[in-house]
Amino acid sequence: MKRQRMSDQGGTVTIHDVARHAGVSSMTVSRVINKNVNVREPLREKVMASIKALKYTMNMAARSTRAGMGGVRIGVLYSHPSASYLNEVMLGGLDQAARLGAQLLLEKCGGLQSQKNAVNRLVEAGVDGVILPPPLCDSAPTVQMLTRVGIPVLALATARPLPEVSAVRIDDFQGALALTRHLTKLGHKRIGFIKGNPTHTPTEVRYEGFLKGLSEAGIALDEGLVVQGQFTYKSGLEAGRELLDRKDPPTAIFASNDDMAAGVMAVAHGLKISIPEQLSVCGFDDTPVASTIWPQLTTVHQPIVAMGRSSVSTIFERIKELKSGEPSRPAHQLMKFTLMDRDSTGPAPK
Amino acid sequence: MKRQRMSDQGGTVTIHDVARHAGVSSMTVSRVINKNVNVREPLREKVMASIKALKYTMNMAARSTRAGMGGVRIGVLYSHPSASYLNEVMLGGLDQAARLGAQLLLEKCGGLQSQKNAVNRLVEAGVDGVILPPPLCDSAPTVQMLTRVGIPVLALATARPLPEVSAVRIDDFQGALALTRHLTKLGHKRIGFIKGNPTHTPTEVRYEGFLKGLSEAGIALDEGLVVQGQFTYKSGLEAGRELLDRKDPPTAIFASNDDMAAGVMAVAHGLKISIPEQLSVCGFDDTPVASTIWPQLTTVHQPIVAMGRSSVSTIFERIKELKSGEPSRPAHQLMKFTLMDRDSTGPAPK
DNA sequence: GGGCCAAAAGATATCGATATCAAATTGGGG
DNA sequence: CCCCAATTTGATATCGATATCTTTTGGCCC
Repeated sequence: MKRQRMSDQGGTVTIHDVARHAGVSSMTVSRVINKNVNVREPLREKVMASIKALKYTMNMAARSTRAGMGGVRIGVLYSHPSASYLNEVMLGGLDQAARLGAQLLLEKCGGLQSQKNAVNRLVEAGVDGVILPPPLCDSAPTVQMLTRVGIPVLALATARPLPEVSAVRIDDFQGALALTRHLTKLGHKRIGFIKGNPTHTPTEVRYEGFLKGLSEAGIALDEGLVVQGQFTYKSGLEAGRELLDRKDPPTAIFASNDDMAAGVMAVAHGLKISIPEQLSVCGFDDTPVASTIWPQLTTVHQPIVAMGRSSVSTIFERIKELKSGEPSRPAHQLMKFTLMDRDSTGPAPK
Repeated sequence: MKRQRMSDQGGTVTIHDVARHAGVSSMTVSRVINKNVNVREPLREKVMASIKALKYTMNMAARSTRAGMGGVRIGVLYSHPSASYLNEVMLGGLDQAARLGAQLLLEKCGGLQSQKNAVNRLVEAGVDGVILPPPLCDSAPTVQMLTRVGIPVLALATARPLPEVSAVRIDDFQGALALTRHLTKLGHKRIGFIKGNPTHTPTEVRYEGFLKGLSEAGIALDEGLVVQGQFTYKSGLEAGRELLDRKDPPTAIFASNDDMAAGVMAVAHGLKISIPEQLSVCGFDDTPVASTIWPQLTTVHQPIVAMGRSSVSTIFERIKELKSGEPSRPAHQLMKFTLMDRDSTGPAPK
């Protein structure tokens, strides 16, 4: 019934209602909300109190109609990311775009010619900036095509950011290092490693993190335990079979992403190798599959949703600066990863 | 440089630009766009031509500021759906919400008491409607709590829609039937079936579709080939082991969802049973895992993103009607499913 | 304490689309 | 051929938030 009353009033509390309640002008309220500096403390407090009292929430649509920023269009150009990865990126991205009143255009492409076409379509559509999720974030031709026509680009989750291109990412090296330390602390000495697709930048960087972890623990690298994968489930299956069919199989396997780790675990289940008692497995990314499979996967959590959100707001800021002629430099943002210690890793067997 | 020119102009084509170009008032353009009836053919054509010529696209944010519809808030209340399922729902939902200028509030809950709290939080936040993805779509207490305070509810992907609650769904019965026919046409006679969580409505309905498919093909049900699952990967693992450890294992297994099918495939890989040569496996839902695993899974595609989108617009319409005092009835929408014939099914072995 | 400048607060115009009401046009019956 | 009703079109106000300009306030120096 409380609700009923609200609905009778029209339901929505506006900035003007807050202003009236606080006895100030609506501009002052707007300034408080946007953390503009020119508001004195007593007024700011009164306004904050009124916002709380009236349970005011901003109408984002209205904000975005305001001059200048209306109709910002941001393209998201992707080629072959894992489906769930892109989902999460878009989840955060769309949410943030809605907040900012920007429009997101999703465009798919395949090979190089197809990339050219896709870029043209985006330019035709009048995008003001483009986000490149992996693996396109590392495609030099695509980045060049876009920057040449003056469109700012943001590389999402690249492991080797270029200084002249904005980027949002985690520290793949530190992530892999943390995971390796986790394994060595559990007593593992024979650790298998499955590399990812060699054309993606995180592949190499994660491997470097792994090597660093080994050397920290004083373990010599056994090259026979390093297998090339492709970041796909199938390649995980094959790599897992190769590692587990050895006479001296590893006691732990570090797969460069979750999909491959899931493949390894499928093989292990088949060989009736119990996880984590006989074999520890870990992945990377914390995509949904990591918590779907059983036992749940120890992995490095990339805050993908937050990274999608951050990508949109970062490139949005850049666009705003460029449009208003302010000086603007590419922005680089490093997000925090989290080591998800779940059930697929355990102490090394004797 | 084409782009540069646009940016100099301000970049965005508005309804007024179109009006000037067509030599009419902006209201007329608005009416054409919204398919209102009161526009004569010659004018409509002129306007359409101008829209095309100027590549006009509507600014959705501006539309939603207009009186009345401002600040529609739609809650999404979920408990334990698979992560990727919820992602996709939100993907479509957020996109549509942005288009309509509505706000989406995501709220999580667990048990019954927690559901009460979550409902209260949503009411407190002033939501105008609530979407319930599975499994909450079938929770009578939650639905009642909400309807009692006059908040319209939409059940997403329930298999047994209530006449008094709006719903967006696919026909689970027909989907399961189509999949079963696919298997019988391939010559399979011994088909294992893994049921889902018994508290979810699709569980039973999919099973009924399976039974219908069997009887159509003149195959008698072997109850020993029907195993209880829980819609989880782990339960698929266990059910798969049970079915494949039999003396007379089935030549095909129909898992009630993709996660369980993935579990079955992991077991099969372990037993070195090749798919699809020795065993056909199929799932249901076409979540990302279906195209992640190898071989890719034959399954029934639920257009989850579209369903999320549709849920938002359906409940938005309902809210609009209720707010403006128009007569309003719950809306039921049936989406088309697609049989995805991929690589995990093949002809029955001799 | 007066004058001056910067900071703070307010008033007003504006964004793009649409509701609403007024004006213009059409059509048809007398 | 005229007049009224129904339809089509246009003018204007409005939504919520903010840019911009204007007014007010407060502090500081002499």
